[in-house]
Amino acid sequence: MSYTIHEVAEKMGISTYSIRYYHEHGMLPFVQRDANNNRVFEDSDLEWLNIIVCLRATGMSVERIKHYLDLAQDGDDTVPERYEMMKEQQARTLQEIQDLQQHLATINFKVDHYAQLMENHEPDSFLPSNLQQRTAVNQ
Amino acid sequence: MSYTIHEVAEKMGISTYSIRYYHEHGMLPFVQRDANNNRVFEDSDLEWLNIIVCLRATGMSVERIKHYLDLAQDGDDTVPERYEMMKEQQARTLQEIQDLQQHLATINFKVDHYAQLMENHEPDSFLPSNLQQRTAVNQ
DNA sequence: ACAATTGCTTCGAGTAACTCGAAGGTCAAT
DNA sequence: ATTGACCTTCGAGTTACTCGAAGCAATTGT
Repeated sequence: MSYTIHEVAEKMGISTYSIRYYHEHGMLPFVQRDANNNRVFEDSDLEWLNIIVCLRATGMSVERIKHYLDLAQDGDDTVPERYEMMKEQQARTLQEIQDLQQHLATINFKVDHYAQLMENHEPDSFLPSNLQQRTAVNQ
Repeated sequence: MSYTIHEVAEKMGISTYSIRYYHEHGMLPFVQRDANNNRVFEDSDLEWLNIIVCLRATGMSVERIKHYLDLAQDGDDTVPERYEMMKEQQARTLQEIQDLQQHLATINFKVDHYAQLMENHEPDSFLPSNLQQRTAVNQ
C-alpha cells in the first residue's frame, strides 16, 4: 500500500510542510518518487515517520533524530548507543510529564478561581500582588 | 526583597535571555530599574514570571500570554475571557500529557527491546521493516 | 591609584523547526 | 481546450529564543 504526502500528513497528524522538511533533512531515506517526481510513501516509511513524530514530540532535536536513524541503518553495533539515547529520552519525557502535571495544577487553580469570581460577582482578590498595589486605579 | 536578572533566572530555571525577551515584549510591566539602568525584580514580578513560565511551558504563544496579562491589568470585566483562556489551556495541557504518555509507551518499548538485544547478543529483529528489506547488506 | 574583573546593559545577527506563497509541471474531467 | 486538483522546488517569513560584541558602572587586586 502506498500513500501521497497529503494522505500521510492526514494519517500522522502533521503538516505536509513538516514531512517535506524531514525528508529534505535525510530522515526518510527510503521514500520513493513516481514518474512525476511526486513522493511515494510505503507503510514502512510510515513506521519511520512514526518514530520521528514520537521523538520530536518528546523534545529530541531534528539533528539528534537524524543521528539515531543513521545509527539504525548502521546495524547492530550501534544498539548500545541507541539504547542510551532511548533511556535519555525516556527520562526526559517522564520529567516533562511531571512538569506538565505541576503546571496543570496551577492552571486548574486559576480556572477554579475565575469560576468562583464569576459565580459570586466578587472582585478579583487573587491577582499578583503588584497589580493590587500599583494599579489600584483599576479596582 | 529584590533580585537581579541572574538570580531570577536561577530561581525560575530559565535563561536571562528569555527574561529580557519577555520584558522587552511587555510581559513584565512592573519591573523597575536601578540607578545603573539594571533591571530590579520584586517578588511580585516573580509571580508574574511564574505565570508566564507556566503558560509558555504548556504551549501558549507569547502573544496570547501578553493578551492574558493585559486582560489581568484591565480589571474584573475581563474575568470571563481569562476564564475561557484558562479552560482552553487546561484542555490543551491534559491532551498534551496524554500524548506524551502515549509516546512514552513507544519509547519504553524501544528501551526494553534494546535491553533484550544487548542481553542476548541477538541481531535486531524489530527494525522498521524496510531496513531489513532494503539494507539487508547490513545484517 | 589604577587596572582588571564582574555583571549588567542594548543592539543586531543567528538558530531551529517549521510555515507559507509563488511559480510551475502533470493529469483527469468538463 | 481549459479548468482544477495535486504535486513539485525555492526562497522568504515566523516564533521564541540564543548569543556575541561593545559599552558602562561598581568592586577587587596590586
